[in-house]
Amino acid sequence: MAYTKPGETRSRIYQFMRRRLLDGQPPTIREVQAKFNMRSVQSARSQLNMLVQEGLLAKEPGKARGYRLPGKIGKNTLIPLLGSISAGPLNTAIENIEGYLPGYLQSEDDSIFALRVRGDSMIEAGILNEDIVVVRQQPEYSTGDIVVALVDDEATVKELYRKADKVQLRPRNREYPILLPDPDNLVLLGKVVEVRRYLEGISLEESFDG
Amino acid sequence: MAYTKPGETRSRIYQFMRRRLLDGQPPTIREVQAKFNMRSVQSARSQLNMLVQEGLLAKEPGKARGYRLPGKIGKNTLIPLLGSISAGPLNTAIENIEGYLPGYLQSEDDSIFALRVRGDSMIEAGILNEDIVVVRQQPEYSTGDIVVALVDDEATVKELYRKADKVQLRPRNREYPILLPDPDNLVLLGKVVEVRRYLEGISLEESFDG
DNA sequence: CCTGATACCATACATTTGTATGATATTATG
DNA sequence: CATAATATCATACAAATGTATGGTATCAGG
Repeated sequence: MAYTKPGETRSRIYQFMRRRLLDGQPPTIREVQAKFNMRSVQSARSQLNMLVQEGLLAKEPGKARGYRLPGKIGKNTLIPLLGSISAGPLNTAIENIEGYLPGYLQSEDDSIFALRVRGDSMIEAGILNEDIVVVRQQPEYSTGDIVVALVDDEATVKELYRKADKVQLRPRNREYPILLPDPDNLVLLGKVVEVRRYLEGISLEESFDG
Repeated sequence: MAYTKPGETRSRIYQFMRRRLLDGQPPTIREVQAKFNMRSVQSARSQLNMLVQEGLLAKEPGKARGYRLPGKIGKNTLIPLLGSISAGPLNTAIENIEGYLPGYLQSEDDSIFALRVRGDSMIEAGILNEDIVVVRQQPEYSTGDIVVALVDDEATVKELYRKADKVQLRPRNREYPILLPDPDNLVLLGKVVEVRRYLEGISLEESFDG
């Protein structure tokens, strides 16, 4: 049986791995072996090791199906889309996940979530009714940030303004008044870092509801 | 040790599985066991079996990390963000990929891409300058669709209107005129299915090759 | 032809992971 | 309370899968 040219099999194995990994189905070494008609596990394994050494693949040693795509690629994560949070604090809302959005950020990081906007108080900032905002919790907020605030147990999206010790929550719609919340009654849930609008049937990940 | 309410653990396990599977990293039963602080493999396994029985999960029996999302479920994919396409047809632009957005596609379609919007002609539809639109190529377009059109080798985002045989491209900004393109000079690149706005600096996925 | 590098093989072993059996504890409900 | 359904546990075993060792075959270049 003729051998392939140096590098040729490796390149094809890489393509195969990439497709499978992007597909969400990491193959076993033996699956690679079978795919390329090799008679020995080690033939496949050594090729895969080479790919790891070249930095084209990453792996978790010892784990089954442990090959990964290195770096950011394939590391897209899911942002939880929380349902209505108007009824209470954030912890309660987390139990009530409506779905997931594809996003960039670390999945283990709980400090990012998404909300669906109700109302048109931010229409002049290009945030319409039913839009989805991606929110990051932060320790500090600056004037001009668009934030999600909890005022009297109701969540709203507004632009934040500080003047001395006073806090303003400004809508971006001339028909709405500026809010001057009592600082004791104000909780800032996070800063809006992204706005999304789905113009077709929403391609959300549905969530389980029993 | 108190038990959880019936269905509660299962619901959380399902969300965990879904997240991991969409992320391309199918967990082992023992990983589930650890995640939910169970002392027995079987505790996790029986919950997973239930989910399979309910049709919420699929599995390949005997295989390591064999749980899957059932049916034809979309995948976490990367949408190419094309650079400026005003200079020519789409084929040229594809050579000039600016980055990738995390997205969620229903099908294997290659026909989805993203563009950055220049100008404010769609401001009343909530599409601002510098916003990113996700576009899908289609065989047919309907009145009222927001489309990306190529008129005289320049790409614009407009609302499509048909009247008899005539085609209108309407801006959503009173200061701009309605376009009445010569049908021979009009190419519809696709329909806008999603609008995104990043309010902070983002690091796009860089281009990769093999 | 010689030689190093690469591709490939055969076999054995270790670990991870799925499966099976049998039991106890808690919850929901009439 | 009585009962069924559900959740959980403990332990053992079997299969899948990663790892290791030592070898042969083919390729590429001098």
